[in-house]
Amino acid sequence: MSKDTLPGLTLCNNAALRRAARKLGQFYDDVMAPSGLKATQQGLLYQIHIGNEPAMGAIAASLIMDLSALGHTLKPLIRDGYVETFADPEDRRIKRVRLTPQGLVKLEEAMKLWQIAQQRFEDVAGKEQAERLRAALDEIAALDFDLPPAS
Amino acid sequence: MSKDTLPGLTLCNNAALRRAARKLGQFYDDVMAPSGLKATQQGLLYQIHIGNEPAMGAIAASLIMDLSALGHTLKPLIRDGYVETFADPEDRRIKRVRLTPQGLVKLEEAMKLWQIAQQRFEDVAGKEQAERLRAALDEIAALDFDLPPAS
DNA sequence: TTTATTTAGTGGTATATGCCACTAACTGCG
DNA sequence: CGCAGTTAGTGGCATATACCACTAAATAAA
Repeated sequence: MSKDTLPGLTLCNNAALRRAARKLGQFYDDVMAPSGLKATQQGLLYQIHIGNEPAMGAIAASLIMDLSALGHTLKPLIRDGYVETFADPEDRRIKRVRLTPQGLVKLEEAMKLWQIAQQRFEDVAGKEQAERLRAALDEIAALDFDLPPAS
Repeated sequence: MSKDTLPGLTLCNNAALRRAARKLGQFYDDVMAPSGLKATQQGLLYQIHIGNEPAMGAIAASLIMDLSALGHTLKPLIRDGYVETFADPEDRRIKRVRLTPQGLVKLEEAMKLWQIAQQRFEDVAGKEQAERLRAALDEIAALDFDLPPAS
């Protein structure tokens, strides 16, 4: 028998968020599997695609992701030839990122699968519900938790 | 082709969820840092605590987490002496998990920090909002994406 | 009872992510 | 100009999480 829902799970905002993320991630990954990309990778390729040869820092900021984490995540995509980087000639500290032609093809392939996952999710969860959820999640992403500095 | 005209990550339910999860995770982890535990670890200890010496499979199911992932996540906690496992005498396939006395102390310490994070989140995001959010996330966790089998 | 099947975990491998220490490169200022 | 401070990334290390192949144990089937 299952232990079903025990009191603690539903109480922590963070735990609830992670739990839902695992669930949804498994679903999206599953649908996207035929492309050979994880949902996170597809999302990253897409982010690079819609940016204008974005700098790594810019991508990381968009995704609210640690810069070094982005670097690590990018590696398999570079290795597989979907993405390439180049130093910004104006400021050689900055490394810009772009899709390779191959990467673009792969992204297009993955987007078709993404649409299937997205569609199915919205069929099951409700389009309105999904929209509200995304809005709420974006709000969280935009929150500022900093304590007012004592200075 | 500016990123203003193209749909951002706001459109993908999964991407929005992950993004929010990174944000919130960073915040909770930050607050919990003094305990030496990550928010995920605190959540796991708590889950074990409220269970009745739960089996690994039961924990994994509760958390919607892969069983092997749970096994890996558990390792540092076992290594640090917060958790111990033992075979179920009725069914030796089953491995049950419980907190050590040390683990209980650590959990109590972590819970105090958790409350601070939780409180601050609800101050910033709104208590009502947080409650609705958790409800929505729990709904997602409960969804069934399986295609109707042709049975 | 023997064999086939299902169930519970383990270990390996790979991606996802974060923090920290460190380097290179730009910026400001004297 | 030359040095202190800031900014952008890198690499190492650790946890989070998933899938797969495999073993052991319990169960159903023959």
